[in-house]
Amino acid sequence: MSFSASLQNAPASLPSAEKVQDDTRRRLIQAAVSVFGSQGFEGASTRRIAALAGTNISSIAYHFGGKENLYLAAADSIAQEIGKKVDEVEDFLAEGRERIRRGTLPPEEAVALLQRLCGAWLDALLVKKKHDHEWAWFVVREKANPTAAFDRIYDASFSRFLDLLAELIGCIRQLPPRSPAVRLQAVLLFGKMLSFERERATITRYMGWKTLDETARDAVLAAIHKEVAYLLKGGENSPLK
Amino acid sequence: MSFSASLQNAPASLPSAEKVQDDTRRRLIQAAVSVFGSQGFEGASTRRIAALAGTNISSIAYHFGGKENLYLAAADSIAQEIGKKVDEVEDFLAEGRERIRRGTLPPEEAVALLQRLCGAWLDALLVKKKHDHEWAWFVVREKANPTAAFDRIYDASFSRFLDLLAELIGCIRQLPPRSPAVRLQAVLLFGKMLSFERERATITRYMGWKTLDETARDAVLAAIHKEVAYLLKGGENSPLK
DNA sequence: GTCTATAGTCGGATAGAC
DNA sequence: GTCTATCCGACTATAGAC
Repeated sequence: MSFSASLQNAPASLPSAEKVQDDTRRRLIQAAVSVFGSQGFEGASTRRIAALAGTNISSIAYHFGGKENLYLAAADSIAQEIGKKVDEVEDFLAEGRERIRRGTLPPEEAVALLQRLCGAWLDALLVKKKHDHEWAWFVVREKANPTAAFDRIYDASFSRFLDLLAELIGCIRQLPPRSPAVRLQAVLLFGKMLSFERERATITRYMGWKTLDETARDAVLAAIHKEVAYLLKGGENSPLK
Repeated sequence: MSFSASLQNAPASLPSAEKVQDDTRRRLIQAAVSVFGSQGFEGASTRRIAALAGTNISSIAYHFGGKENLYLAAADSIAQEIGKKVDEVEDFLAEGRERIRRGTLPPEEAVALLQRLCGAWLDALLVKKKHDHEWAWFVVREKANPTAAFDRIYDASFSRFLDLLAELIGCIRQLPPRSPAVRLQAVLLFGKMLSFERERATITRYMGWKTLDETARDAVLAAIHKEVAYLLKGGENSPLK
């Protein structure tokens, strides 16, 4: 099978043996994201991951060469997942960005776009699909103690999303999107949205909430909408000159 | 030594044997905060902690009864440390809070107080004393996966600080400090300040900064000042009705 | 490819000397 | 109180059967 170098987008007509292999590999990565995320790298045992994936410990060595490479594979999987979300919002913003480059997008419309962008991102943070958003804790751990895995995730997703935020903020404030003032505002806005899930323990206790549900999401989004709208009026005294 | 129940504020005239004991205990806690913070509970080994404290592994069992209790003792130590900082700002705000209760503090002055409060907190996050702020990573881990240790820290520090924020915000917006709208704004403002250090990895990469220094602190504080000042004007359409 | 069995490492806890 | 020595369990990785 020397021609099977590219495993991505494998056609459905492959022999079932390869499908099973790919499936084991996929389940291992999925289990790894979950267990590494909740237990941390050292806390997670390959036994537990293999058990959760419904396979054997030694298949980790076979597919990935060891615990460490499995960890990096999990990071790449997360980067890809968040990256897909960024792809979506990039598509959604394509027309607006084109108009920004031509200088024909009025700041008021950029405000509306930015508000919708923030709403989409909050939804992505909140959404509970099949495998929940277990990767979030994986990312939180990487932010506390960044390893090579963080750079992979940052490059594939965060940096791109921040650039989108900066582009819109730059349009709103009529400043170059790469200026420090705009970049700082982008990264602080990003941080505020993320605090929605990162401060979960604090928020739920202080608000007396059992979970972070749609009510919580709506309340946070309303606060962010107000903040974004204020960008229009607050541009004159920028945090960085 | 049956009267030695209260170990706090032990006079300097105690026999040197007890001083040595207390010192080992203290060094163990300090080392535990550092190692647990950077490695996590499972990742941290008692051997490493003991080595960093300059003592033997078995002294952990002697002083704390095991790894788990050492972890809780480290959490209490952190709670106490942050709690001291909250004590300070409570003192600083004492007069203002009294006037709030009497209804004689004008919102404009509350804005100035809140801005100073945020500045003090950012400084506390940034300050690099002897043992740096290693406890920050300990807290970040606890927020991602809260254990009993988080509740101890939350009760002794965060909840008190949030109440201070809410009291000032309530005065500014002329709303009761315990109303959901005010509490949410307090917790979001808190989250924004914390993102200053939690998003360190993202911020430094995106801003091209090597470290988070005074320049970074000033830039972030300027942004927060603006946000706080905006509370005065933005009170009419609250995020929670 | 997937499994069992096992080698080799390292962790936490404890007994006992001093 | 602090140290050395040691036990025992859990872990990763690997060799080899099928």
